[in-house]
Amino acid sequence: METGRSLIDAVRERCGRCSGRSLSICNVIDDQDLPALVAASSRVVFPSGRCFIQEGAPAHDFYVLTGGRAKLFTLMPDGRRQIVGFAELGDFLGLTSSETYAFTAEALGDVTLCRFPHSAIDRLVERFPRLRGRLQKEASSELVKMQSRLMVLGRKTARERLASFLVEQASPCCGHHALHDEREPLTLPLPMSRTDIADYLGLTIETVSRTFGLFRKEGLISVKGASSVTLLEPGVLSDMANGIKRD
Amino acid sequence: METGRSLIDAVRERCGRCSGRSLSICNVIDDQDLPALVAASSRVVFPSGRCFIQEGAPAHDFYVLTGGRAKLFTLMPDGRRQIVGFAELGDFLGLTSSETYAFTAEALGDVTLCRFPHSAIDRLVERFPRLRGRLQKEASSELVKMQSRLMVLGRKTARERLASFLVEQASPCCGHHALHDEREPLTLPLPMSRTDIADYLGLTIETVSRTFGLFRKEGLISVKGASSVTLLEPGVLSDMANGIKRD
DNA sequence: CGACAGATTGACTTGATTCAAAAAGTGTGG
DNA sequence: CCACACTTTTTGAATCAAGTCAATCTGTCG
Repeated sequence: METGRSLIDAVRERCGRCSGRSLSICNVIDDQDLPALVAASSRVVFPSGRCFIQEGAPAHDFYVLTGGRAKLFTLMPDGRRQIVGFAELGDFLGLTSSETYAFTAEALGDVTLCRFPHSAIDRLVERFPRLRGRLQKEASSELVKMQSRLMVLGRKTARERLASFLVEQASPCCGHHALHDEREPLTLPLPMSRTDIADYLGLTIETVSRTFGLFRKEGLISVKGASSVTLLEPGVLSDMANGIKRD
Repeated sequence: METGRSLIDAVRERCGRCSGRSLSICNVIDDQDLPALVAASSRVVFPSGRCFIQEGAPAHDFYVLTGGRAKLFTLMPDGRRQIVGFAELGDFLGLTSSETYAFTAEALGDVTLCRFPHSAIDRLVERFPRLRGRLQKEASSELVKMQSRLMVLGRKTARERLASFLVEQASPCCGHHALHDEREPLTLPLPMSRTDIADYLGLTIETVSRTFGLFRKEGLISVKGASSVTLLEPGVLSDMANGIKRD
């Protein structure tokens, strides 16, 4: 009982924060349906650094992230790494149509997840028909995000990439129209390392670090330690991210 | 009548060629259901260069591509372009969950499509329940492709990018395990321009052209005009694409 | 307080871009 | 069928943004 309840609560809390997005299970499962959901899932916790999904491994389960964050990446044989996304509260992971996982998922700090066997999906969907629409919507919104990531990696400069990253982190739940106020400073936690940011943006750590330095000098951000940034000029950063010149 | 029939035929023909993939409408709609499908769709033809989906425009319709190919891209305000994919026979286009299209689609050569109003999806899916699974599978296989594109754009060298592109073009329907024979030369049509290839791979035309030149000198490919390539060493190219060194 | 991993900064190198020019296609009309 | 005009592609030389290598610096944690 505790298991399912906490999932719902966690996700509901998140939905409260982010009214612009509502892609989570809480929206498609009524309270009286909880026991069925609980029966199908088990709650799992992983410590920081643990890989709980392995690229290429048989895809037995899928997960809903209910606490913490995770990085998702693929590797090349020589160790080059591309982070394909960061997962956060409410995200679905491992819902592949193929037999194996397409990426590795590693806990960024401790994470809690609800695990469902793939075989349970059909039953779940049958029981909660609205879940299907949700899954479709999740997939198609992920596709849109992927397209903007392709633009980041294929065509943007280092500054634009980092600006895109910061803006994206500033509005994790609600897409692009999210920056609260163009002029209001906004402080973000950055649970990922510089190496992670570099592997997400297709840059090196050094370039990421230097670009942070430039932004700081230019008064666009201020940095506390390495894992907290304040956006002092969100509007400027947003324009930079989108390749819009301000004169 | 002709409309629906030709869609099915076109798609069926393709499925014959590519047994590894079966993501098209023909697999989920029985022949006796045809009239209902025909009633919901209209056939449209666009000449080369015509943009039939506009990024940012209200998403009224979705399409199934039944002839020719199309390039899908997004633009930055200063004109930088990222091609996010090439669509071919049987692909679904414009199935967004948001109110607007996320990319522009332009005909590469003449293109024929079946157009469905978005409002018809629910009815179609209700009528052909298996279609829903297909759509989900399509979306999730597209997501996997996107992830490998992120690796291409974020971490691969120019040579590896072009090799990835050629290998991908060589096996458009069946993913990675498709190269017929590692040692058997394979001739491909390349309906897209060098500029398109560059914008797909996050490179400039010059770099693409130079890299084609290198591959030619090294005996990996031979080129007829600008729109036909023969892969002389598919295995070597495939390894290069995946960052595997041969000694 | 050390010690160590992670982050920053600096100097130099390089792969890819940019700018420029030549070559090869492609299509049109006589 | 060829000549002309135009576009696309290829090739060359110079430049530059980001990468590499190397040396500090900083923060964290036992």
